[in-house]
Amino acid sequence: MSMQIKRPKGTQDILPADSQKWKTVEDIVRSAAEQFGFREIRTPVFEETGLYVRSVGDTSDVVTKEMYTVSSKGDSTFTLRPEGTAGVVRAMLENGLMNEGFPQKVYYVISAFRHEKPQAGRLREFHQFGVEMFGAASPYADAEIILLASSILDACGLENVELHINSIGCPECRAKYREALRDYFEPHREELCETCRERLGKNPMRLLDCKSPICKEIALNAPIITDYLCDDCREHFEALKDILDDYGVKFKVDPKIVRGLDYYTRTVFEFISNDIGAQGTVCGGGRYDGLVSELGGQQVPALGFGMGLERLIMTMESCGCEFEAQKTCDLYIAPMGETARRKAALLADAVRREGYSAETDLVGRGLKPQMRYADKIGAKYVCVLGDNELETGEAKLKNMRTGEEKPVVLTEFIRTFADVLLSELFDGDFSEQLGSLLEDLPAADTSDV
RNA sequence: GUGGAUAUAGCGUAGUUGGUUAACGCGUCAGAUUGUGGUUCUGAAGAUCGUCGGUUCGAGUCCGACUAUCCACCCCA
Repeated sequence: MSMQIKRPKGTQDILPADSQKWKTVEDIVRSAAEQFGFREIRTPVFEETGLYVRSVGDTSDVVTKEMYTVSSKGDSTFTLRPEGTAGVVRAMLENGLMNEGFPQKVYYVISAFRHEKPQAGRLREFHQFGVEMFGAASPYADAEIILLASSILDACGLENVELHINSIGCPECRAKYREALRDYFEPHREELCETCRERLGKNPMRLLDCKSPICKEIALNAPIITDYLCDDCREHFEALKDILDDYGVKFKVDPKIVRGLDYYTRTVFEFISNDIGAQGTVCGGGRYDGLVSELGGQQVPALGFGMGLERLIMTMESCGCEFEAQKTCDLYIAPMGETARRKAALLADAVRREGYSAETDLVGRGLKPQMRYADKIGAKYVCVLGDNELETGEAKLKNMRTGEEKPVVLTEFIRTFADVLLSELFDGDFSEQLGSLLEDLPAADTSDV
């Protein structure tokens, strides 16, 4: 036997036992995005390398050491997308969507790729839900994006996820702030760790979230970006905070949030979980008013976020959140003998055409193992099909939950099966359940308005 | 790129100071007299103990190297 091929480092197989979790969160994010008026966009998994160099930034770690880049037969080099925003902006521009009226609101559910050393919550192929909004400069747009993220986390059942927000200003205020930081840290140069000494020249904002105790200590009294915002940026930030208060969205202003992707301006935010290890950022995003023009479009205000799906699922697991139940089989047909098997296959097909799920034997098992199998797959009903049934034209439908059996005439099988399924749904305490369900519905609360 | 930990059936584990056929649970498959599942009982299949090398009469166990995985730094979703 030859050597087994194993999956590439940092990738994951999502097996049937877990795929339901993914379906759950994908359903949640999609329907939330659509409630907010976002529509799905799908772009290629790979793009010309230059797109990411220009958008993410040619000094960022993502671009300098984490991209999967291949050179094609021609002259271009292509890169597996390391994040979602750049491709979306490119597609919006290329297809003229920026001319179709603002705001433009799109969402996506994608794989992204970064060559990193894997650890908890960090993979080489990871999955992301993201949204982007174009053409809205108002702080209401920032608030709405954050509200969308927040309501998704709520819908997932998460409670211990903290929202941290910050404003990193426009290029002008940021330049002033960088100067202030250099002035502050320069006298401490000798005490700083090695990497921070380098950062001091290139990107002093990175010093703020250094984990080294000494640097942390020094950074404690460092100037804060929000003190250096220009009037416009400060007003924007203040307005955003007010609107979030109106929404009842709790947040912490966290001056240490400095996003690593170069394109952010003004608002940046992260939703952070403490339950899933060191990589706790479940969702991160912000405003990037300069990116569209950087990629060759008009000056268009824009903003968005990315949500890490594996991190989201991990957080849900650690909080004991519920996932959608797997749909189970409506009917299992247990044939005995070759003739019955052929009939069973046709019967299962007919049942499926009516919209129910049906299975029958495919591996030639005896009756008892088939019953076991039917139980294992959670079949709601079983119909045994043997010589007797074929002769008399009559079979029994067994309810696997109650063990109760009801006769079916084979020529009227589908009609009877549908009747039985429906009657189970509607008899007993069903009407009671419906009543209490209606009572539980909260009356819409519009008292604030 | 830098650290630390781990590696025994499909999964989860046990394996005493090195000593014969590597154990258990879950799962899988099959049986417990007539054509009916869940519980129970019985049985079966399934592991060259991550790989290579070393020490030894003898290595799952000790040593070394390599590889993989996990965790952390860094960075980010």
